[in-house]
Amino acid sequence: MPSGRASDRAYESLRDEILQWRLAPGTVLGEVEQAARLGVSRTPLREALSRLLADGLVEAQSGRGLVVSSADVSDVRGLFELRAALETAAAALAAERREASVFSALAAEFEGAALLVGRHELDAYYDLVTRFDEAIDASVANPALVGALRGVRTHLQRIRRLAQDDPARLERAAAEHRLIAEAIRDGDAELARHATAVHLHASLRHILEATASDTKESR
Amino acid sequence: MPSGRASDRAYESLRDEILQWRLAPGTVLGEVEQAARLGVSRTPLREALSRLLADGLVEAQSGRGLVVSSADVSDVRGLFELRAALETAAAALAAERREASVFSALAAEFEGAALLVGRHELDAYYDLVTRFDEAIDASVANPALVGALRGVRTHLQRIRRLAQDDPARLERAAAEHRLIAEAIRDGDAELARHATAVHLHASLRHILEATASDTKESR
DNA sequence: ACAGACTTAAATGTATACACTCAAGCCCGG
DNA sequence: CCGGGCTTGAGTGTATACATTTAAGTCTGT
Repeated sequence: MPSGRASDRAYESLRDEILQWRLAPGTVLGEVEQAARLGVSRTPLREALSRLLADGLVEAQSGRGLVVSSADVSDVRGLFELRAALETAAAALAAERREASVFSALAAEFEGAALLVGRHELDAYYDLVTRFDEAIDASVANPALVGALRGVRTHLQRIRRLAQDDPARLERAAAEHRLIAEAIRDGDAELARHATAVHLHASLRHILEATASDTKESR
Repeated sequence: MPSGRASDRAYESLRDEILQWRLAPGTVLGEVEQAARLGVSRTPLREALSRLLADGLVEAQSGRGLVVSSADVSDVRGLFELRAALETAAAALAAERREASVFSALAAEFEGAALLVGRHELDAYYDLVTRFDEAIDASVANPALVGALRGVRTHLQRIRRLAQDDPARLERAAAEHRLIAEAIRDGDAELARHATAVHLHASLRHILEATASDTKESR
């Protein structure tokens, strides 16, 4: 019933488990152990681990042994520095490409996104954000830049667990996204760049505050 | 005589050959063929190919078979868009870190770099650029951003072959580097960002003009 | 009792044998 | 002569056996 290659199944299984925190940071991934658990032999498992290593989801631990890489607040700042560099550039480039119709429609959708959040249709909202990212990727039309963005988004998916879904924040995020979409629609590269910077600044600040209160609660 | 792991040897051999254009873009890399040629078995060779795939130096060709990825002018523009996004951010962050002494020394070295180029000590000049990049990486102190930069620099190394060593251009590049180093030394993030953008713009323009004349000559 | 070296076991690194898929070439039929 | 299906082979995907390295634990000698 699973798809073709054993190495793909192993990769996707491990990747999902890491992103969903079912495999916690620091977990040791022994080859024989994981191969037995996932029902594949060591050869395809090693290929899966290679890909995860390239993704930065696992890292070599002092010469011998692979462990799930860390994903705590200290990593978030650096990740957001990279994210800001890439996404501001991508937004500006998308604006320069002048594909107004797609982003006009997305801007209208973000205008109504507060309703989605209010009605607790969070999946629909996250889907909208995903389509927005895909529209930017398509407009940028730059494999190297889009590839770098994909890597960053992978790690962000794991961090999202740190910032619980906060409806008030999501409503503000929707407004920020709307502004970006409108700037791209209007071909205003500088505004798109700055609106993206503002959005990411607010997003990082929210995550840092949320994790700070988490620490307080768990004392 | 070579270092420990067979997979490392295979990876470094193939990587060097690709970067030096001894393996041309489009070359098919059969597993048994390359394993025999490099004197390793298929298992470590496959790991080497996995890493090259992650680096973007090889790519899957329509389902079956790996080939050396392309590296022509059409790829250069996109690569420089990514490079500009990353290096302007890195330069600005390095300036904010305010480690003046390192960049003060580098600025002085770039001041005398025209002499190196004039005396045809190009290796010494390239070494200086490498140390400059390493100083920025160390100041940025951001594994995610530095990792992305490493990937870009790998591809740039392959493209450098497209732009032949032009002493006049290198002298101007040294002056541009000097300006960046001085801006970082002075903690002027915005100037560091803009000076980097200027340098990359000039560098891209030079490559595009060089390749255009190459095309003309080879008719 | 402590330090150092040796043993041993577990985990990774490597090689090879086997299975399976896909593609190209050939043969047969219309 | 052309088209379709089958055969065959090359090459990748997987499993497993073997080699090697490293780290931990113990034992012995001082």
